[in-house]
Amino acid sequence: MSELESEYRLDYFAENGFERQTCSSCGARFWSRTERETCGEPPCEDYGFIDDPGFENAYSLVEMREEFLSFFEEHDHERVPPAPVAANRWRDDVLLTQASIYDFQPHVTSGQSPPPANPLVVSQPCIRMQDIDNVGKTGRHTMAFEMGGHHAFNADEGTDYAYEGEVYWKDQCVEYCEQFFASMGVPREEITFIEDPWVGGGNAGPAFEVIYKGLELATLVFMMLEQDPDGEYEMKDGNTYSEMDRRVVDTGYGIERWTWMSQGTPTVYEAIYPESIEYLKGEAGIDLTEEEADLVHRASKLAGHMDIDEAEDMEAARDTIADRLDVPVSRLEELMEPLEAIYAIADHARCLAYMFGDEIVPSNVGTGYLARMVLRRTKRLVDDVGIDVPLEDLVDREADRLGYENRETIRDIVRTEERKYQETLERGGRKVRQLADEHAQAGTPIPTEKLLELYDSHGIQPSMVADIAEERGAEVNEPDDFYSLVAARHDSEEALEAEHEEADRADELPDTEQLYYEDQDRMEFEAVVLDVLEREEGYDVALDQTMFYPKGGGQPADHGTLVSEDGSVEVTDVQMRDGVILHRTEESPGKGEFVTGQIDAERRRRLMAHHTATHIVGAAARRVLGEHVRQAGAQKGVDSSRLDVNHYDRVSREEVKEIERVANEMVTDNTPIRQEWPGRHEAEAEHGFDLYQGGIPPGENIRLIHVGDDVQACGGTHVSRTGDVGAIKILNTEPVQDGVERFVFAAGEAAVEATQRTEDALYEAAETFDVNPQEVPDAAERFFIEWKERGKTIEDLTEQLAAARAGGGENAEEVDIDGTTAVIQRIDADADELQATANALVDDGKVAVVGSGIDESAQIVVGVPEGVDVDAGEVIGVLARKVGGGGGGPPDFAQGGGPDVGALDEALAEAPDVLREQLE
RNA sequence: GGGCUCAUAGCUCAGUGGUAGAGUGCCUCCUUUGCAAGGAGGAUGCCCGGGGUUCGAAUCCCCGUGAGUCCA
Repeated sequence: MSELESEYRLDYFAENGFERQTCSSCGARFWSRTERETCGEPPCEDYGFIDDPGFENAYSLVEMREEFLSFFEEHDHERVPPAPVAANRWRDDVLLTQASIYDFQPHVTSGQSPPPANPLVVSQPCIRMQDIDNVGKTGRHTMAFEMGGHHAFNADEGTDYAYEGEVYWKDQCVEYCEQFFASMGVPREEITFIEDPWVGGGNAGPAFEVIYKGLELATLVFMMLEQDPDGEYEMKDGNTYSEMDRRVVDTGYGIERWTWMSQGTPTVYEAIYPESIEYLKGEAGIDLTEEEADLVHRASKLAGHMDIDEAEDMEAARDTIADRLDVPVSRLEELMEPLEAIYAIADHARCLAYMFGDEIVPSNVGTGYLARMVLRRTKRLVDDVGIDVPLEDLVDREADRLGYENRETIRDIVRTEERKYQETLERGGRKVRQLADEHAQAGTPIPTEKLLELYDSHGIQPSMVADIAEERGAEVNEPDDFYSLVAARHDSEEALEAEHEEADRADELPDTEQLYYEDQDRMEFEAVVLDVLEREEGYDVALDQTMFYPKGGGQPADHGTLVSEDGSVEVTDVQMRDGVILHRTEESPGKGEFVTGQIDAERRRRLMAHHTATHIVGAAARRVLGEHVRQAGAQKGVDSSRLDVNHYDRVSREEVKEIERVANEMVTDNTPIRQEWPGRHEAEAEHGFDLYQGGIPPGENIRLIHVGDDVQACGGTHVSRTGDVGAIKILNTEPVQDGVERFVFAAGEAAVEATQRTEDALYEAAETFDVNPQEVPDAAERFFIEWKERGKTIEDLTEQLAAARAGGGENAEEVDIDGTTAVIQRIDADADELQATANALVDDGKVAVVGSGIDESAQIVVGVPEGVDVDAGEVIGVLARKVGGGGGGPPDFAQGGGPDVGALDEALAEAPDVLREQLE
């Protein structure tokens, strides 16, 4: 096993008098120009820059970013624009951008694609959700931040990567870093480089944490190893790694920390959000006396000197701090808590501006869910400190500051989300108040189970339950491990079906030549059958070339026939497998045969029209609903297709009509549809990551489809002009999940057919109503109202009829039961009528036993007036058994029945006896 | 993508298999006319849709639809 140690012995260090040293406190290895006792990082050493800035000049965040970028620009790096914070736009393994190197993963770091420049420098907005609890409290964590990175991509000579040669490596990187520190006026002797091997995502390498005055200001990572079971390096994750033939310089400079260092404020927030904090303090009505301000300042400074990595550390530290300042902890908390909230609000507002500025749409899934969480948390903080400003204003301030152009949409999204949350809170509040009242009355505490349900199913925080419970005088038991109990509710074992592909002869075959991109209107071709694989159902035929489009990108496979001299076989499915296209047939065309392939042209035309229409509908929706609209999924079909897009609200009927209008306008424009195969990075540079709406294709070159102004990476087949789509009819919109709206539409002939189906339904309804189709809505309404009125009339009449019957109808048998009159009657009517009749008899002071024998079942109702000692429930039980069923009800009114209609009369005849028995 | 909760009068919600309810709002009348006042009476319901179980379903089961929420 080799050690990484030698990798840290840089020539640069040797030439400049650095010594490798060991921290006497934590044992870490580090490099420095002077001899030092410790590594310089807390807890081994305190912050040395609070109230004593470490740079010559103070910088704002914007100035610091510019300082960083221009320094490296002047030192041969090319400045590149940052990527969105929504990293899932260009890679599917993460949700949010957490580092500048994310911009170049996976294709550049893997060597598949060239970087936009080499070397380059970027300041990348990042979001780390894992720090959400620490923000505001620790004084040093932010969820939203900018990572400055200077990157170089190196590869050995003779490799076939998208870049080649040595740009710069460790020595040069450390030198740049030191020079940048020096340009800030930092004495080089005060910097330490701590050895800290880096591992992540299958790669690894040596790395330095760069520490100055106790603060880690940069990390220099040298990615040079890849995971390899036979590798010679064993890293801290327990895996073995071997050297690669390419090397990536990955650095990260926390722009916020550099700004903080330059100002020496007690917390990082005061350095990076001074205006926001002043504004928020004003809105919250926080106005500290000089003495209080001084106390807060000294407390923050003390906290700065302590090793606080988590919010809990801060809570633990508070006692010590209060003690040292000689004030009660409660007083310190009273002063600090509102400030902590304000710091967090400033950070969260920036985080939301990043998210919505980069067009994340709130949702119950993915990045949208994260955005919702942050927004709701912000709302709670704002309410807690009593800031009476709409969230949209707070987020907009940041969006403005960050220079986003879609500010109106951002406002719209935030307003919609805040309203939704408000509604959730109100709904929840009512629920909790009711629950609290019940428990206050019963004198029992609200059980944990209820708390879990309120949170998990209704989104109500336990703290909110506690507040309301206190108001209502109920107790709450909130367990410490509340959130792990929530997690436990969710841990149902999900059987992950690993789809492992079996080794197959098809893997050995050469890639099939794809003819379908060459001329998308051609439907016939010739080919040689390379192999025929027998499957459980039918055969998979591999050809040397094909025009059959395999299933993919939401477009179903082509159908058709393969014709050889011996006959023809039907192609029912086509799949691509590692570049080999397999045609599913019922019979074998014979290996080695020459065949003529014939595509089912009608099917293909319809699919192409729908595929192009999908792009058009997407573009139209984008134009009507906003720039944030992008594809979240799509499925093309022969009769209709669907397109799912991100949007933060339901789509109204008016908007649908407008989208349909715009879409058809694009059809009428009859613009040609272009395809091209540019390099990935060129395509991204020109069109941005919105290219990847239908998924992220592999490979160095990607296929772009231009439909009007809309450009997408797409592997599907398209018509040649928008006019060929014919017509587009949006059939329906439905929400597939929160923040995602589905458009179901039809194109071309299918659109006409769909319209005809709808018309048929209308005509049929019109015929039934015997009116013109235009009059159907009015007629339907009229009939519905009339129908309801008739229902009421029938009810009235039923009661009148019942009253009349009670006066002595036919079939009525009156018997005397111990001084009370009982009426036994068979009326063969529905349940409502039976009940009404029984009621009417009871109102006359008579015991009622009424039966009915329609509809395959016998029904009996027994009513007993007040003061008569007969249990109707018992009576019905006996009588209903006689008709083979059962029954029950309260003592004064019971009903029952059974399937044996024939036995009804017999049962009624026995009723007097049953009643008498009951009396005894 | 998965889990959970919910759907009943215009609104907010009760209703655990047996005659659909309350508060509020609405209408009429009375009292008072000084503010969201008091009193009396009244009208309001495809109990989300479709199947099933049952003598009987708002209620139990299944499938939809819609809303909410938590987790990855």
